[in-house]
Amino acid sequence: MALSQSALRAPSLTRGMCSTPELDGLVRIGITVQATPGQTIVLEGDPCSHCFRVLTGAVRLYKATIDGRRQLIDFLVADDCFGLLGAHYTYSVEAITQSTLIKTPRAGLAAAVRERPALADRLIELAAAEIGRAHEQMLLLGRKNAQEKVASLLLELARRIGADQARPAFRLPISRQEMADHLGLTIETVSRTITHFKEERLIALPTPQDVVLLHPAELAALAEGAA
Amino acid sequence: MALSQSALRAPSLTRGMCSTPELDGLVRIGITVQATPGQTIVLEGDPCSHCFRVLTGAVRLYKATIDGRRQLIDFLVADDCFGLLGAHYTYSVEAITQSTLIKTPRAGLAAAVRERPALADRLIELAAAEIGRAHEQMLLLGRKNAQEKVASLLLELARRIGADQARPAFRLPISRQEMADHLGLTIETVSRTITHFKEERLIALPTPQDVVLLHPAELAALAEGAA
DNA sequence: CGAGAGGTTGAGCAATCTCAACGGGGGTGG
DNA sequence: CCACCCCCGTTGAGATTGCTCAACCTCTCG
Repeated sequence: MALSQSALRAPSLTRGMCSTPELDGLVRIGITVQATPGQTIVLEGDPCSHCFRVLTGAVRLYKATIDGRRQLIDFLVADDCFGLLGAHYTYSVEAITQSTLIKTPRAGLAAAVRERPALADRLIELAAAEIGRAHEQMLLLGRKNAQEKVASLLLELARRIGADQARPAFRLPISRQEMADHLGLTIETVSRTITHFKEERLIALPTPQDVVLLHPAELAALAEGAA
Repeated sequence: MALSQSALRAPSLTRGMCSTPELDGLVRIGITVQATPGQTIVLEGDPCSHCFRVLTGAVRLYKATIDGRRQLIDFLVADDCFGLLGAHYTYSVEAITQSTLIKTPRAGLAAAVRERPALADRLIELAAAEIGRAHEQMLLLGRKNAQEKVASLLLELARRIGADQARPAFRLPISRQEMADHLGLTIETVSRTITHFKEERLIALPTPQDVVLLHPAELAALAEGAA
């Protein structure tokens, strides 16, 4: 209750990394729901009555203009959560792949937070991380060009998937369209930019979905605008 | 302590509306600092050792690329706070006008939160509002054109300043350059767009800093992409 | 084999940026 | 008091980035 009051149209928290046992335990209790690709899970503006944790699959968080332009806010995979914060969802959520989620009433979360103050600290930490990512994305959307945007995304995806120096190959979890909607570009520009990176030997593309980072440092420099 | 731990490079909370008496009281205790226009108050990446409340004047929060492109994250005026959340500042803060701020050690905030759980709820509310605004700005930056961006900003500024149907005139608190850096545009494009709105009789401009909203509804439709 | 989805590529176009010049207002110093 | 300067905003012309529209390719699935 304390969580959901006031704050009109406040948002719902995303991206879990919910390693704190308490929070993990909490969002593991609830109804298991299935979602097929493209299926809407929550709608922007709806009262945030439940919080969710992704168990399997992947979902996308997005906002849209009335004429259908999309801005992808975030992608969530296993263990990531949304709907933890705010009185209303500030974005819609759709399944990307076949997904399983745990759905828990927000009242339950609020009660647990009242009982265990450590949970509140954990929520605040998650919110802080969320805000940091949002600000980073604002810099990307407002001030980076197409190359810098795509390079940033490839590195971020590699990082989240666990690719590194030793294993520089990874599978893109999202389509070109989703990349475009995340970066504020068109699908064609994303495709051309990736092709350009391939031609420059910055990456290899065994298949359109499989990326090998050949020169991560150069790509990182590009992502920061140092090129 | 509980607040500032873990969460590497997590951000600091902004924009107050700190109406809860507890939080208000808290951030009122501390050292008063003065800042002259353009003066840097905190630097992106620094450990978030203090939180601040603006008493008078106005400050800007921004991130920058290494080659100097700026993205303004937010503007703060009297009663707004920053540095409440996260282990490091995720943005730099500069004074826009001559400003007075209250500076409080984060350790004090953390202690107060431990003592009064209601404070944690308040922090979470503020974080939720912050995240909601950030997501809205991501849609603006990623998917709106220049007209939609400028219309959105004018309406947002009017709203925050308290202009309305009855008193549709207000003074712009920020320069064209700051608008541009907030919207991901150039100063010239902002200027041209405002001129265009004036020519279309959507607004009047008694002086370059004074805006009168002649047709707020049309402007709002424009801001949402319904035109 | 045909259809559809996702991705790539090309050509032309439009929105926005870049570079440059200009104007007004306010302060400052002669 | 006036000349000068600087800051901010405006305007113009041309360059450029990324978008639009369209075709085509590959793979999968039925």
